[in-house]
Amino acid sequence: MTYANDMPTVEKVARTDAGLAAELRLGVMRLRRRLAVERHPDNELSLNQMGVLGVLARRGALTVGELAAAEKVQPPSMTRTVNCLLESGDVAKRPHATDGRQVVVELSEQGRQRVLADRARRDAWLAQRLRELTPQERAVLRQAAPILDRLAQKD
Amino acid sequence: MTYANDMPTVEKVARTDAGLAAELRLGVMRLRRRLAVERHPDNELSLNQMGVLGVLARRGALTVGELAAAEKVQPPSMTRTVNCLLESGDVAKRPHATDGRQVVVELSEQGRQRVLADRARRDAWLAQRLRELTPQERAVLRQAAPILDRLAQKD
DNA sequence: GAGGAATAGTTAGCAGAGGTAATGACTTAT
DNA sequence: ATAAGTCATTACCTCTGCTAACTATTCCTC
Repeated sequence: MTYANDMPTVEKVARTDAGLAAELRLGVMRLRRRLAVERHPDNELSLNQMGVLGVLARRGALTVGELAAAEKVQPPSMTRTVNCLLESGDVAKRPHATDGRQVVVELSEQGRQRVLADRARRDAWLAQRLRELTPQERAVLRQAAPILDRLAQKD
Repeated sequence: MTYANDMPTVEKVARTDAGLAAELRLGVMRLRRRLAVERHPDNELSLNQMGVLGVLARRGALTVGELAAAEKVQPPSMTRTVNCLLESGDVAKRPHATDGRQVVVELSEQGRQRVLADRARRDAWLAQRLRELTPQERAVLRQAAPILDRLAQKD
């Protein structure tokens, strides 16, 4: 289903600079909500938890504070997420080598397996939808993804 | 702080098809979280509530069900959001002309003013960050925004 | 036209995930 | 040695989504 021809579509509005922020925000929020609903059903971990596992897989063992900064949440939120992952057995905590205040979080073998398995069947909802796009549209998104991430990291 | 040079960055990973879904998801989730934090402080309405006002401003009066479909939430969620907007005086409800089951939601004058004011000072956090991008990057996002929105609408 | 099925909205209750404030443990600096 | 700062945690609250159940209305079938 497409929009009616006589009403302002996202495409038209986003052509102006004033509308870009608004439309980008709408698209991001809606897509994120959709992603939360459409995640693979046989994965009992939430999107946030999988995100943390992904960061650990990409960057290696990190402290709770570093994880919080990477995911742009406050430390208490990351403590809770990490504790969930601890209960599910996907990460382990160990004391920092030189600083007794910090706690280092690292992937367990199970967590590593889960990341690999998740990547292997990541072609679920989003990847399927991506396949329905034109190559040009995929190319746009491939360029846009890192920009979105950089925007989230700014300041 | 930026990533170390010897580890896989978002840019590198997203070059492969297998990684695009993952990186797009991460970027979308982080940016959305950031947007929720960085919204303009003198606006007491949430992002969702402003989103609904924006839809009403763009598409005119809609029923609760149409709003729920547009924002990709379930009807009860939209009922609550609309009731919040009703309390704040930004929308009004009226019965549907021909179907007694439906409830039509329309912007009040205050709501219209709020949308205009919000657009006028929308150049807050995101727009400022957008300005810090290169023209090429902005062009990419301008193309990407409608694609993201279409992805969220799929199926 | 009467009765059952379908649809729109709401109410009630629950869960996830975020935040702030306050606390405890440890480190650093004076 | 002590004061100040930092990291993680705990306690508590809010927001926003969901499903299930309920009401009111409309549509369909006989």
